[in-house]
Amino acid sequence: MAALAKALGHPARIHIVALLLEKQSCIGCDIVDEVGLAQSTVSEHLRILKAAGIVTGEIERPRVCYSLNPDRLRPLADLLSRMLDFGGADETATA
Amino acid sequence: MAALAKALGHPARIHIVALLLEKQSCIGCDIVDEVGLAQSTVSEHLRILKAAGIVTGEIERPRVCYSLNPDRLRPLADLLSRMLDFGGADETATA
DNA sequence: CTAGACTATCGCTAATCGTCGATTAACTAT
DNA sequence: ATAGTTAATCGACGATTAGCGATAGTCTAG
Repeated sequence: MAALAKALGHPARIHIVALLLEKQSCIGCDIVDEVGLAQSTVSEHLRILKAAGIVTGEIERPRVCYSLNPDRLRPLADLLSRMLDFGGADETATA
Repeated sequence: MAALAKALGHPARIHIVALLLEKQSCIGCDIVDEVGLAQSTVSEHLRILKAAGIVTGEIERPRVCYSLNPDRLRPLADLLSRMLDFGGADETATA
């Protein structure tokens, strides 16, 4: 659980996830271009996200096609929404 | 955004948040007892959570009464639920 | 005034993280 | 077989984090 949050706890990783969310389909090395860091650094971030189960990489030689794997972050999303509930806030948010 | 996730990216901090969620009302030094770390360490974790706006501390001399402040983590909760949507999963989860 | 309870802050150390360039690996095309 | 493209891995570096004990501050109780 903490591991999930930790994996998301870096601007570059949030950037990547947002990118994947926006493009819907998977992307290859364009991610490197987008985030503006060295290829090895991006690869490392991707590795961390994959290790946390947040993204998956499908190999399409010589590229790799990344996409989101939402299942894994259910527990975290759940905690978050319970926390939103806590405040008595109207949680129309989930839409 | 990443800062929020980062603040939650530690087991002790998740523990504290879960505790606050469970007890509903605020707690004092019981947190130290619960998480089983040194007082100074817990104080530091609390400081981090406060800095991220996730918890608030109300001073009740000589105690401090902590509670959750869900408002701040709306953006993160939002991203998470958008990611859950992504997979085409049925998001009856938020309940 | 003294002692007690609770929290915050200050060094300090060990461990982890983020970043990079360089290298290696795997496949495609010539 | 050679060159090109893309990803992953390695080794190194500085920066940040996590943990602790010790100390200081602020109130209450005696």
